[in-house]
Amino acid sequence: MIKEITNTYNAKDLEEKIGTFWESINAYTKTRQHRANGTDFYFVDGPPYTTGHIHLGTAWNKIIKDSVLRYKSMNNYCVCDRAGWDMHGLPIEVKVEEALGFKSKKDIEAYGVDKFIDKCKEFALTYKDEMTYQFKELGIWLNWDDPYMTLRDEYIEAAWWTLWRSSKKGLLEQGKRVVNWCPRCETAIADSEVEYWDEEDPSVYIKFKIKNEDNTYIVIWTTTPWTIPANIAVAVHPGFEYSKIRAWKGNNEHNEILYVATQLVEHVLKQGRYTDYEVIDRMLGEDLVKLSYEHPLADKVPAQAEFEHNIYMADFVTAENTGCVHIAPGHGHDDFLLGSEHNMPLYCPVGPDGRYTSDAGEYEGKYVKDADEQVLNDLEKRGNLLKKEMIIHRYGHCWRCKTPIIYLATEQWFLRISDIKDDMLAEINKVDWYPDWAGSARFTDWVSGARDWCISRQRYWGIPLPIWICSSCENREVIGTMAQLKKRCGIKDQIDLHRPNVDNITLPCSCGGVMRRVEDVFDVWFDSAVASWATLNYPHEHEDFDRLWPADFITEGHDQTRGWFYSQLGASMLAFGRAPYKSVLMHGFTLDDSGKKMSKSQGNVVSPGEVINKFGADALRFYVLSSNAPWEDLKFNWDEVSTVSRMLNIFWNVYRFPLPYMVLDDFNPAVTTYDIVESHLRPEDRWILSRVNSLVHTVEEAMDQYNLHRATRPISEFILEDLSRWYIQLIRPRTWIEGDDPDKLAAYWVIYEVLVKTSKIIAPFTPYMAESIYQNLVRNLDSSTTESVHMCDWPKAEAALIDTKLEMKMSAIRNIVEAASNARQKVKRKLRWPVKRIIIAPENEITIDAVETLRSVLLDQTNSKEVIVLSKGEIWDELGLTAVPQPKAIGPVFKGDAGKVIAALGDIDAISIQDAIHTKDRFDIEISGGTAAITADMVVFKQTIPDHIAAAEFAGGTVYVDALLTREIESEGYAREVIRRVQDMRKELDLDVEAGIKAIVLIEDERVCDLVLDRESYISDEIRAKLLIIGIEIKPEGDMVKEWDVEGTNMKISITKMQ
RNA sequence: GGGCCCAUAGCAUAGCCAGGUGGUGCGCACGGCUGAUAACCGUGAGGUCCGGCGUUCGAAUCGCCGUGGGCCCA
Repeated sequence: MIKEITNTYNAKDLEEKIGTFWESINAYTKTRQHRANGTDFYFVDGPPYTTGHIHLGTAWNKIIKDSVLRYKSMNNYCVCDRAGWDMHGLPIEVKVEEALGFKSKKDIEAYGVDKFIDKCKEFALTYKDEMTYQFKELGIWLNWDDPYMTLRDEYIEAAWWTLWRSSKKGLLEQGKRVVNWCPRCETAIADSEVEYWDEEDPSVYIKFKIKNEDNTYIVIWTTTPWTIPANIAVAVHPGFEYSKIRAWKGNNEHNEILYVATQLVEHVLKQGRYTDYEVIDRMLGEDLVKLSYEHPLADKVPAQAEFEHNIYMADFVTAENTGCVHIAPGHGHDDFLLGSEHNMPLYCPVGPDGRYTSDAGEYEGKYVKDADEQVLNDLEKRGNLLKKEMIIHRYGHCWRCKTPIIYLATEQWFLRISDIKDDMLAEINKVDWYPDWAGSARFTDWVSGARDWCISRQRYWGIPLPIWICSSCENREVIGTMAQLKKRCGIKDQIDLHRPNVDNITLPCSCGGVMRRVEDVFDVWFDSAVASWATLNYPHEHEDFDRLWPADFITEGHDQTRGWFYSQLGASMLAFGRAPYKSVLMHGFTLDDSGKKMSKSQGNVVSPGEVINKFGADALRFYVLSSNAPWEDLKFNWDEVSTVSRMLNIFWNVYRFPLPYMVLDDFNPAVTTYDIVESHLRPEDRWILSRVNSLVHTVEEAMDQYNLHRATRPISEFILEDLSRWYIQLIRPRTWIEGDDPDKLAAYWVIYEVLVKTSKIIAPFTPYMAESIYQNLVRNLDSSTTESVHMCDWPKAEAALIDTKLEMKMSAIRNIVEAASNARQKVKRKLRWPVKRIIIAPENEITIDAVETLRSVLLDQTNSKEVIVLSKGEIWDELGLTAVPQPKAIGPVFKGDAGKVIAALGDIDAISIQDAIHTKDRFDIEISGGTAAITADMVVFKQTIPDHIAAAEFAGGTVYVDALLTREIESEGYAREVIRRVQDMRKELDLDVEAGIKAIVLIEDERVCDLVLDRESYISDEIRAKLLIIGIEIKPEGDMVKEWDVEGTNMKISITKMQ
């Protein structure tokens, strides 16, 4: 049996109940099993980092995934959807360090790496569980019971295996490179892990003394004085012009000779407060390379006394500051490249902790950022400082601990991505990108600039690099799997692959030496990069991989262009030589309502939990899906969520509305079938059936392109416009009919069909509400039907039921009704009062057709006794015409008589004037003292409308409403006023729909009483009265008595429940 | 500084690809409806379509140059 729903829509309760229901029947697992024979659809979940809490962005991300997968599942795809967790890396290490009060790596070593790793693992697992709960609340169906986790051995194996493959291909390499270095975490960090913000730093101009030229200097500029002790060279642009100038200071007593770029001469002199100068020589940058200079701090840094210091050409030099660039190959990317090219010493006197080493001579032990001042003082004492000031500029910081980063040349491991760049670009073209430009423009652009990937990190909580090096012969070996490792080291038991355990495993080398593991761990980006095969436990298992890989679909935010989209492609190219995904939907970011980034410090963060508490998961889901295109940034707006929630509430009311009647009549679609009702379907029934089937089609087309917004918006339109505002209004009277009326049954059948179909259409997007409705309407009638709406097939758009012409006609009718309602307002006639007739002046055929097909709907909704349709272009003959005199034209012609002419025009029938002007171009009018000839320019004709008629325009013409009152109309109007008030009282007494009553109606005005008495039996029927007394001198009394003012007439009504 | 995307009423959006009177929802004001009723409907006000220049008979739409926002990079 269908159950009547008495409560209003309460998302929280409903979602809790449905959530429990899903758990109890194991709905997720059953749904996946149900599609076991469907077409494989391999989805890879981009693993969120286990931070402990989800935010709106991650919620949106998972909602998109869930909706797509539910939709695919309903379309008979066998969905593979392991949820994933990114659990290694610095963020957790830093959190654990904070919790334990650690300041540096030394604290970790002292505490014990094994215990530290245990803590990290514990944090990651706890956070994972917390986040799983939050995602489940959103109604996200992924495989939560068996998610992939980057900390698991089989996952680690996948990463190892990938490195092993890369090594086989010769794409793994070790070498010194300049990397972003966090001196607190004491590790290299990725470009993407560097956060930039404004910092105050010195901005200094420094003079380097040119060798063998007296009193001559080359001028450089820097914001990092601490790198001067490591300076090896100066770079100039080969194409720029440089000047050698003599510059004076003070009263021209003191002068010196400087080299700077010609266009920056004035700038540099101003910085150094020089008073005058003369140009000695001009030359190109390439002419400067013969010069060499003396390191200004050679006495403080002994190593510098040994190095040569020359000038080199470099294209990266810009015409800023001095046009001469300080080069420290150990402390800059460009510097390093230039240094390698010219075999400069790779001099880096700074240790991993950011302090100078003994190589730095007198600076040893000093933290580099603190050394700036000392270096500048030393330079000043030696007369090498031309200018010193402070500037504010963007500087990079470690994204985890916020320490300013430095650049250091260190020994690292690299994957030679630059070698496979072209293949990557070719693969991008084979992938379907949504939107297209995500791949063709954005991603292509990013990959074009791809650099070698530094995969090593000098940390603890990560996948250990599976590289063993022999301590005697330096032979290197990369291990690809656990089995390989066991075989090589001879251990039979299970091996824990994390640090520090794996560090203790040594391998025998063919030279007889001992191979030890390189201490580094992987860059955490490498973890998720292998997700598409690690999810399938490859290389440990092959079966799923062979069947499913590469992924059919992934979707992530646009920041992942340089993140996961990229790292996955890179790793996959190294391992398999092809892209790991076939289609990618790039989605946007969630911003606050003013378009600003949500951040804790700004205090503008909205959590998914807050939204769910207020409006429920369904509302949040539908909001984020429908609000904008997936790839655009979402400006979160509470009002809009509330609007979505209202829409869901309306749908709930639509669904609730017919239930009491259906329950009362014991309606069952298995008994009352389509065949039975078909001949009783009204045009509006066929219309809503057409609409719902068209909707299926619209949603399908949008979903094919992952246009979630174009899928959801029409659903909302359909619910509000078609169902709630129109169809329900149309069928209301039919649901009140008593007995086995075929017209009523037809309406039941149709609304039932539409509701069930709609519950399936909304299932991917608002899974809770869909399930709730489905359970009641379908499962409660027949427990042998599909157990959950999410196991149902996606509804078919039944072509036979789609009638586009009918949809257009109904749309025309709605326009007319709207216009008529407008016109009613003009004549101040309530809808409750019928009007004599409406007259339609159509402008097109569809309007005429529409009235023909849907006349009853029109009569009903306009509450009119008659509809008259004119032919196209016909002017309604009951309209009047007035000629409005135009003084501007009349005045100059008739001068003094103009007043008389205007007055006379007012007395004449406008139609005869119009006729005359039409036929003879003039109308002769009699005025005292003669005849005046009226020409076309002297009058403007206006249609006039009788007082009891109002007109309103609509898209297909004009509608006139004739509101002339007749006795019949008045009696009906008053009768309906009485009915409405009785119904109101019934409702207030909370009477059952079918409960009988006794009603007494006292009407003080005799004429009105008379009019109401005309309709006694009609009223009696409508209010289900067993006894109805209407009169002027009676005494209403009973369960409820109320006085009313009806259009100025006093009424007193009583009702009493009767068994 | 570079790449990609975005900018339309107080707010959120459609229209832009294929140029021709700018629609819709929320909010606001007024009115209506009433066995979906803590719901619903109608009407109205409200737009320098971010700015400028250009192409065109005609630009929200196409092109160029700016401004502001987002992501990414330097």
